[in-house]
Amino acid sequence: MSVTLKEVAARAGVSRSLASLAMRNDPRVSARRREAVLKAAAELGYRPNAHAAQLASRRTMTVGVVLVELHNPVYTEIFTGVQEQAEQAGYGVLLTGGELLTADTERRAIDGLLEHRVDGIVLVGPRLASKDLRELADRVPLVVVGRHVQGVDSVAVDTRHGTRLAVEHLVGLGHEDIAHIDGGNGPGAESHRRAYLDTMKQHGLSARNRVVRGDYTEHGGRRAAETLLSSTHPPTAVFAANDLSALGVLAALKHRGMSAPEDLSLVGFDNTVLAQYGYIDLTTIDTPRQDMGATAVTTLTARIEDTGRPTRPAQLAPRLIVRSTTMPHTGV
Amino acid sequence: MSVTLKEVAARAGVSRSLASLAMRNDPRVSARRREAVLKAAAELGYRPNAHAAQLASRRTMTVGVVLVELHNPVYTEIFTGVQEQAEQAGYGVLLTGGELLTADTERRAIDGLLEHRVDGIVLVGPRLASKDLRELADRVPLVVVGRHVQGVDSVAVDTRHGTRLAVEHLVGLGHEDIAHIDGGNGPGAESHRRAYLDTMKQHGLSARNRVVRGDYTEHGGRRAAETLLSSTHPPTAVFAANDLSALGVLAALKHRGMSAPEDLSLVGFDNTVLAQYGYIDLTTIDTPRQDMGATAVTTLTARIEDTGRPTRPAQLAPRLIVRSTTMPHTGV
DNA sequence: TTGTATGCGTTATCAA
DNA sequence: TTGATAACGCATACAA
Repeated sequence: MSVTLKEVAARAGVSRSLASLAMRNDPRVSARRREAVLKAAAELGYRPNAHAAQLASRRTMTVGVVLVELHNPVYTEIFTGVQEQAEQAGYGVLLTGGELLTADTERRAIDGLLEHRVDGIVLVGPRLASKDLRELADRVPLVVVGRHVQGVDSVAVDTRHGTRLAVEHLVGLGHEDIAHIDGGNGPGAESHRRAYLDTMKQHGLSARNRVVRGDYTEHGGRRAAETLLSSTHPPTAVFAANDLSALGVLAALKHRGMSAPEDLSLVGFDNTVLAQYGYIDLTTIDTPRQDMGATAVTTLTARIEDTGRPTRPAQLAPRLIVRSTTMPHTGV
Repeated sequence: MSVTLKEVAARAGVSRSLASLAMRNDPRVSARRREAVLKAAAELGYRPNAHAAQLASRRTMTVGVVLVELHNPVYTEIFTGVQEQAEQAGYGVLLTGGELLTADTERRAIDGLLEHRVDGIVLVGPRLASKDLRELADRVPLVVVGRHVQGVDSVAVDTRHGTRLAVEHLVGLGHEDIAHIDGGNGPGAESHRRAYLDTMKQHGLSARNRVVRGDYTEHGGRRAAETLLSSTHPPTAVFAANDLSALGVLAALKHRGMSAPEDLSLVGFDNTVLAQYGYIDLTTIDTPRQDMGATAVTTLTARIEDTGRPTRPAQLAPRLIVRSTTMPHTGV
């Protein structure tokens, strides 16, 4: 089939083991031999066989990553962080994922990684039940990104704090009728809701609470906004659970010939690329996604090196990004 | 380390070879034995070792995919098609890619796949020179998606036809001053430009030709639009080389208190999710991205099974999607 | 600094 | 239908 180390060794006039050492830049092989081996390898177009290497060394020096939504910039940006940090740490990355993984397809993706004997796994936005995740963490070094799971290393953003930043920004602008379009049963939705209610309460605005159901999609955001806008007493500001929902709100406004921030102040969550485009220019909460990916990898490598260490949940801080969809509340 | 087939065989009271056959559902193993093996495997939590399997069988039954831009929906949707078709064909998928691969990082990604001995490779939007691609195709079954390369299997969309659809849509609406924001040196840009010029000529509008430089980014589109809008004789319609550029045009319009289609008719290219959001609702040219991915896989498996077959370039047809950013030209 | 021998977990060949 | 045995390509402990 393809060129093997044996042939390289033969051509370089050395033993297989020496060729093996030379290819991996082991310091105890002489410069002369090393060059000969490298030259022979290049001439023959030799590619190491990763499978044979794993079998012999029992390590792969790769981490597996499962992205639950390959089209979602929130996740792909986390992946970028993973990839960079992994390279730093000398690990390769095996990426799997799909349009929208279910618990079932997610399990299959994980099985694939396990069969490849990755040294550890990063699960980004897993759908799997906490119990299953704990079981998995028992078999292989594991880090969960996007939510916290008891007994499993995890990294997530401080949603409560982010929500507070959003709501207080609106309060600071003089808004009182601040509605929240939530994420339904989605991950983090509950935490957003609670933080919204808490913050409203802290500012004596509990009477103005208004939570409308969304589902983290553009469509859901749009529907929710239509409900709000057609009510007898529409809010003057909206905090949407993510940028995509906020984009739905913009659609609803446009459809009625209205716009943000003139007719409604609007804050999103995530600071995805969407929020950054000039045509959208959305005030939002930035979540440090690359950092999350990087942190996931450092946590993972730490666990690979010390299986017994106590698990820990890493919490990263979000921050407010003010753009053009919010403005002071104008009189009554 | 982990459970091996040997232990499974022992527990099931059969030989390793039989256990191997049973795990792979070989028809010549008796139901009784098969069940015993499967049961033992489940009890022990056995995971086949993909590396050992590859080494012994010399096949991986997986195709490698390189996505040149992981954040670009154009590419991730192609991947979805790849994945679905691969599953159909019984292949696994190894995905690699990054934020924005250069020729160099692309080469490294390919090396990784080669070291994993994937049975074939799909390159989506490769930056590599045609010569390098031909060399690679010589070593491993290869399909290039997004452009055509002499002597290599490829699948791409018929850019010329798509461009013609866009321009003729605008012409049909009565527009004559139709400008094109191009893709600079990017892939397919030349082809867009030529088709734009040809179509304008066919309709006797060569005198109105106007090509402004873009680069397939939102920022580039915005800059180009600003140039056009501040000229003494602005166009009444714009065909942008992709949806992202078109979004930049919308930003420029908004910034001037203008909007599409009232002040300018606008057509994008790709029909990405962006174009589909209600707030954007962009008239554009749909490229069948899932189909492209699927076609890439069928082409690849065909080549894997017959290395000698003649290479062929597959050309898929785009179609016009009319949304709300275009309208008839209103008088002079 | 270099070579020899052995084993990694599986599939494939062959014989029973 | 089942079992024994030899690869597969490489890393590594050990010997030289």
